[in-house]
Amino acid sequence: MYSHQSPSSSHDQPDQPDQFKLLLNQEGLRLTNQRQKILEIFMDRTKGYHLSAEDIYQHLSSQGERISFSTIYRALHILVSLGVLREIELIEHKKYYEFNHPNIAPHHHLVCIQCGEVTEFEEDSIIDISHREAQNRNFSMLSCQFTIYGLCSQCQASDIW
Amino acid sequence: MYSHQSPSSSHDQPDQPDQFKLLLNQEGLRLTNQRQKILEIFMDRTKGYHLSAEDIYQHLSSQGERISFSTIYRALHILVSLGVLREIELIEHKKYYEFNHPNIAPHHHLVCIQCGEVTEFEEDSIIDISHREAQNRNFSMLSCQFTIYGLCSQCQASDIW
DNA sequence: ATCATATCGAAAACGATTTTCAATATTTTT
DNA sequence: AAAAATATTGAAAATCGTTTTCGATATGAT
Ligand SMILES: [Mn+2]
Ligand SMILES: [Mn+2]
Ligand SMILES: [Zn+2]
Ligand SMILES: [Zn+2]
Repeated sequence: MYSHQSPSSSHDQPDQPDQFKLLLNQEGLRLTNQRQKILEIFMDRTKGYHLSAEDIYQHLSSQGERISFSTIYRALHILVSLGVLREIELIEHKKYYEFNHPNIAPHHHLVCIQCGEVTEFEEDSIIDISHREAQNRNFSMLSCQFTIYGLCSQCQASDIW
Repeated sequence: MYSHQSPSSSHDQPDQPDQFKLLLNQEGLRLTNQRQKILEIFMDRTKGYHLSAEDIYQHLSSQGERISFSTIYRALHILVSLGVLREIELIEHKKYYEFNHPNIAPHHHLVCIQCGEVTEFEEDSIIDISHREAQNRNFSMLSCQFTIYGLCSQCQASDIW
């Protein structure tokens, strides 16, 4: 469904918007203004940014951009299906999205259930375990999520029972 | 079912319903008819059973029991907070519950996104990793979830694209 | 230009869950 | 055994994040 490999150039970076346009067009989709704006938000951030539909709406609204939730949700789905974004459910019943940086190893998350702080960690053995368990039962793995819930050090301190 | 007489004896195992009653009473809560019925469903099954609120409703309704969703959800919350049940989000935006058998090692899940089949696996290293990552950032872990999504062997076969 | 197709926003619909509230059940106190 | 205090219930309404519907608009191709 997606290959984030730079196609040809001995150049540093191909024009990213053009790349996205290509990706979308390959599926008969269009790189609209709104989709571009959403992409920019994700690309503005470095690894470790996790945004909800609401976050994106606020972001764009505060910049004077008018966009509807329907459009945001639609764009997010498309970008996930193209492999541009990764979808994670950090808080129950709420989805977050992060840029699926091509050269970055898959990672997992710790979430503070008090303040919502999210930190990440890489751990190859988790992938290994997943593959092993999947193979053991002839199960074709599509994705896996490992999330640790608890209290960050700050929230532990401020939690006076 | 369990209509033992109050055991004055010095027996090994205390009566389970009595145990639940005790647990609830300790928090000023009551072991009502409805809560008892819900508990029975979970205890009827062996390890590996994952039920949603809807499942419980159907179960009880089919037995002629009348119960409301409000009551089911309330009971589930209480039982989770008492540690009697474990809550897991197998399908996005939908919670499942399983009996938190005291002597059973924590386990994790593979979910078929096609047919919903759930299988379990135990893997101690996952807990170890969690503890290590949590400690590394002075994070107090409360729980963790590791879920592998994909297609079971049956659904792979029937998926002809 | 003309036509086909993709996309948009607003509003309604959705599904799982939570809350509200008056009626009922259980426990504790008299 | 009342009476008083407290916990629990079901029905209905509310919530929340998300999805769908649908007529209007934008974009791309011929
Ligand atoms: Mn991340
Ligand atoms: Mn399980
Ligand atoms: Zn925190
Ligand atoms: Zn399956």
